[in-house]
Amino acid sequence: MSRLSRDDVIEAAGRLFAKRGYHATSMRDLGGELGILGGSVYAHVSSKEELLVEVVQRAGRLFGESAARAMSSSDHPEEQLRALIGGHIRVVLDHRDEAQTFLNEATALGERHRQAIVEERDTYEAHYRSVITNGITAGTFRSDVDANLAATFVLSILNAIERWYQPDGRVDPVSLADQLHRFALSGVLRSQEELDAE
Amino acid sequence: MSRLSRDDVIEAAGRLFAKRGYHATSMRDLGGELGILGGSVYAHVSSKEELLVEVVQRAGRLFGESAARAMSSSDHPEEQLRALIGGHIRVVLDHRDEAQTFLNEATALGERHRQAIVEERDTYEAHYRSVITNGITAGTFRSDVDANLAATFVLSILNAIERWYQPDGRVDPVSLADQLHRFALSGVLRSQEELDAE
DNA sequence: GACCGTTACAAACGATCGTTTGTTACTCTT
DNA sequence: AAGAGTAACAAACGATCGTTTGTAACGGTC
Repeated sequence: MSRLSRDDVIEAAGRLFAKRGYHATSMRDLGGELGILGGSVYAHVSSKEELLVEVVQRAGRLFGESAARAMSSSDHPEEQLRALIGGHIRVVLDHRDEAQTFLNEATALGERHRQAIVEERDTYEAHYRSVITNGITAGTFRSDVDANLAATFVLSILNAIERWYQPDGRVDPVSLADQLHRFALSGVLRSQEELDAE
Repeated sequence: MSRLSRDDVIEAAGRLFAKRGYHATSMRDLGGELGILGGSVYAHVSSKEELLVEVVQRAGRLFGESAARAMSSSDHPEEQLRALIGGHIRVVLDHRDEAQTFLNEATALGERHRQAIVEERDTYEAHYRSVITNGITAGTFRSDVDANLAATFVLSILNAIERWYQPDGRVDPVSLADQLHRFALSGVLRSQEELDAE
């Protein structure tokens, strides 16, 4: 058995937090997952909450970077939205445990850290809102939809993916992104007859 | 102070389970919420898990009854979908604590009861799938959408409402149902130009 | 090869958990 | 008025929690 690194510990913690939840995971559970005793985990981290903070921060950074890339990939709202959706799906599926912990266990954080995560999430969601707002201003998107509400709907679908998606299932990531993008777009896009009427 | 009924206890449990989560709620917390000691709760229920089972079952029954009413309210897929969405929103907003516990804390149930809830949820979601499938067969809905995926998208939006909706906020329940119904419909409905082309 | 920091174990700490026990006080029934 | 049943308290049970302590084995560095 080779010795463990701090990253090994955090990764295993993410796995257990995602599967059973933060409160349902004990330090002895985590030790068992790593093949060591519960108390030995403290050679790598200084508290259980530090593990949660680390896992959640990693996911937060991934989402933030993904959104930044998507926004600068184009200046057309329609393309930006496609990139946002594709990036989000990639993050969720490539870093499932962290994403799942980020989405479901952030409430277990202390007030101090939870506040930071909420702000991070707000910034992330603001990208979706601004893209849709810009699309409406530009005339590409329908003006009779509430931009904030539409953004919330899209994010709701994205955030729920980890709850049902099976990597070995019937739907592959690419066609998921494709169908979701079309579903979302048809909710905000102006129809052809509307455009013809101008 | 009047004495407490079993229903009072279950209602308070739902409140705490929804706000803090099952594992983060102790029997002493629950007692505190009710103005009694933790041990005194056992005059009303026989275990902590029984409380969770009760809360989750109540929400499950509400969702089930709502779906049944919606399905028998019409035999047009488009109207049935509207009724399903409206009913779901009403259940979530009128019984928020139970719904929230149902959606987020079912994983804390023992294998035995969790299985039952999963089946109940599957039956509920099957209504959405069949409505959309029927709509495609009838020609009202687009045939290029994956019915199962579309149903999942709609349910994702519905299940996320409890995470962001503020009763005293900017959006009232009726216009939420309306906008959501229009958003979902435009995702599955055939466009006018498609219909014209026939 | 002596030294030092790291990683792990074994054992225990106090706190809190779900739950049980024994007892008191209240309310309803007869 | 007597009795039964319920709802609450006060206190404790064993189990488990996050964490700490002391110590032994290990790896890399001068």
